[in-house]
Amino acid sequence: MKEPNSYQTNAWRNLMITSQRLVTHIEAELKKQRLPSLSLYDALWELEKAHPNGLRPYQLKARLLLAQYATSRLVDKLCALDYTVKKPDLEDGRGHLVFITNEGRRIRSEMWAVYSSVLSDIFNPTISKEDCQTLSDILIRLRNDEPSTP
Amino acid sequence: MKEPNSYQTNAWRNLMITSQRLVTHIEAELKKQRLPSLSLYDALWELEKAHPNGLRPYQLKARLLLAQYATSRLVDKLCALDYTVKKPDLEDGRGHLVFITNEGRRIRSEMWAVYSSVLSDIFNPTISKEDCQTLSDILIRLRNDEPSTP
DNA sequence: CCTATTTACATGCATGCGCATCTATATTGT
DNA sequence: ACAATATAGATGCGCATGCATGTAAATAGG
Repeated sequence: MKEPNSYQTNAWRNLMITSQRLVTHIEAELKKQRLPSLSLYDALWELEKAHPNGLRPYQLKARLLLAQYATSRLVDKLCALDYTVKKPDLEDGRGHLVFITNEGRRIRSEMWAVYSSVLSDIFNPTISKEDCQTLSDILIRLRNDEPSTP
Repeated sequence: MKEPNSYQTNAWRNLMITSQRLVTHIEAELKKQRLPSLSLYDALWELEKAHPNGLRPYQLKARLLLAQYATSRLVDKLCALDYTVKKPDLEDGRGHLVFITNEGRRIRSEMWAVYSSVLSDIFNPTISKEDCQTLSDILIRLRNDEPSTP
């Protein structure tokens, strides 16, 4: 049986602990400022980048790596908060296009103020530019799917 | 306003994407084998390490970095599955001690077979021992709480 | 065309998690 | 010894998430 070595299990533990802690930290900070959660942020950001064309829910799903039902409910919530609007897609009667509103843009930038400031605090003191690149490099290799035995 | 640079935001994005993808992958594999989730695993592992002394729920909470209510419910579930048993703590009438059962040990080792094999697959081909150490080092610095302005 | 299949999106239901709160015991201060 | 407080743990309720399935429109195959 394949057993990971202790360097690997350590790295894995550290990955789990750090990612979880940092997410919790950021979510807590957003909540403290009465702002929506990170998942809302990500959606708003994609929709802002897609402006003024809007996005079909299935496109949003692909960009955010979400489940279909999760996307559907996320869009519901965004619309309920008036951060987005749905308009029918005239070229495909099954779907609609989702657009970010001014209010959505406003709240996203408010969230970014908090988000970016926390990120700065986390990274700046101890993590160099080179560290960031090294980290990105290893993380990308780590997720580039394990090879299937050919 | 403090703005993270693009190396930092990239590293952050990669951290989020990789950790989420890998967790999803492992959870899916466990589910495929009809095994419990990672959070159950972590608890069983702590309880196995603590054997034969057992753990108070508040100790488990500290080791797993869980919320109190989450710990309470996790122990409930473990006991319902007969992977653990609760016994009153004779030295503290408020609490009890939780012990892993033989069945709990059995299922944990079954889970480890899956878990470890997936970890091996993820790490082995491309990530060297040095990569693991580098990764751990950066991740640990990343979570060692940002300094408060003194 | 007309049927079969696929794609887009929504939703009922069960489960899980967070928040606030409750009970019970232990500890501390006077 | 007792009142005040702190700690351990459980739980009701509301929100979020996952799974399975439903509906409707588009596409493909005969």
